[in-house]
Amino acid sequence: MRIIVADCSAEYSGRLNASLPLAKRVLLIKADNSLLIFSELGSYKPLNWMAAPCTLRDITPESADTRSGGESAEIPQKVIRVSADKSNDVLEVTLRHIYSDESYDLGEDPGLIKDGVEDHLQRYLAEQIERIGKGAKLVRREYPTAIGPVDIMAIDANGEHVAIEIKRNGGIDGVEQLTRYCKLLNRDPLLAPVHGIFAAQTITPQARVLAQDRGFRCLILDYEEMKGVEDDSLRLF
Amino acid sequence: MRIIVADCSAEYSGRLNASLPLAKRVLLIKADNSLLIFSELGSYKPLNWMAAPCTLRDITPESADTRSGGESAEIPQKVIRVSADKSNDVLEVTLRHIYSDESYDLGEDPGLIKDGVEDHLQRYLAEQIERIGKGAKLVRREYPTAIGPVDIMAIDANGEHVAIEIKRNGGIDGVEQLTRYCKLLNRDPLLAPVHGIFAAQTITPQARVLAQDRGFRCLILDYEEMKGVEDDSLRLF
DNA sequence: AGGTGTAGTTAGCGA
DNA sequence: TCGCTAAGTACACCT
Repeated sequence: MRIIVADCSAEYSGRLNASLPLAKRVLLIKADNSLLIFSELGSYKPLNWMAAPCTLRDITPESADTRSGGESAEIPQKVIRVSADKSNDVLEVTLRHIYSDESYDLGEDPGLIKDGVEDHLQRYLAEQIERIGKGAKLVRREYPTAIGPVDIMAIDANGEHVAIEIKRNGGIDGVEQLTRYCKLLNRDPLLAPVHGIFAAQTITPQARVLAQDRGFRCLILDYEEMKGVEDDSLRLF
Repeated sequence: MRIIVADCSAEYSGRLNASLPLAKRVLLIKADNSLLIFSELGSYKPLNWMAAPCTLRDITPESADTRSGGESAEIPQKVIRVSADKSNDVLEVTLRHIYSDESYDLGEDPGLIKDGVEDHLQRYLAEQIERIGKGAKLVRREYPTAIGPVDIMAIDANGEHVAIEIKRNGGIDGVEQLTRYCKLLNRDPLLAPVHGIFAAQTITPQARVLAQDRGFRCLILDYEEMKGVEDDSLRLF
């Protein structure tokens, strides 16, 4: 990892064109030659970047100021061109004054260990399936269909099938997804009628209207509460 | 901007729980206290982070090794806790050996100047609306509806309305979007019948089948060609 | 390798 | 602010 702090400008050309005026910024160059340009602005997304795989070249012109103390604002001290290997994306960075330029060998990284969310919601609801109604029985999680797995398939107290689509934040697209599943499932005479339930921690008003218009029930999932029930059941052992 | 290179481990707790085992990494702490942790892995997304607004505290325990040459692998040299101000998200970073810790005042950043993409496709198609058929007339771009703006509304040679959904890469979601718009628009007797056109630089086979099944026409947009027509028309002046 | 769905998405625009 | 939509999205998963 190479870390450079410098006054720089940059030009990106590829799926769009973007330019970055001269300012003091931080550049990270990773071991795979990918390059990130950060300022104090924004969240984790860099102002500009080049993703690997890419090739990095120093294309500093001969007229550049290469004296050790070179601090001219007009003559670039260094020009770096990073080209994507599999497309014609190019990022060109012109460095003026360089405040710091250091390299570190970070070595391999063991990577992030995640403890998922939608997956947990699904697991909890499967274990607490009566949240969709008394007498409900779980058929299975990730119930397979030709167009992808339904999050949860269950049978209600009347013995009729219920397809459940689970989202953290329920939006219109989730309702569309549930619609596709129910439409397909209802073509199977062994399953029909298949009811739909749209379950999420939050549901946008638009999605709620759409869901009800499609004849689906909406169910708000309280993650903490479901987790609490889980913890309680563990406490019994 | 504070730049730290150190052996560190981290724990994130919030919408999910994620842990980062001990390894040598780069930490960026921005002026707004937001913190990013990078390794050589991945694209521009940090392994772990905390977004602003947040509060950063040094919670190094008293037993910590604060000797200048402290390099113990077991006793933390420093522990940083960053808490989100508007949620209960917490990121705790434990630093063992610190290789470098420097701060720079980057000052204000003028920000990125973009030259858009879908926006351009939309502008070009609006100006070259006969690409959807001879005699077509533009009604307007970003035609407003209750469920969001239709990219382009036009009238064909027969005087009938045409709603156009534009994508760079046309997938199933784009077809669903167009479906929602057409369904809504066709309820308006002043507009009906409203035809749909799914226009994109590339269209996935699945999306093409779905679009045709819904009665929509697919139109492949050649960005370079459309841009060329534009340049030609400019050349006349 | 391409398609699909999720993301601790982030970013931008309009009501 | 909320809500929707795009993103040079990134990333995981599955066919």
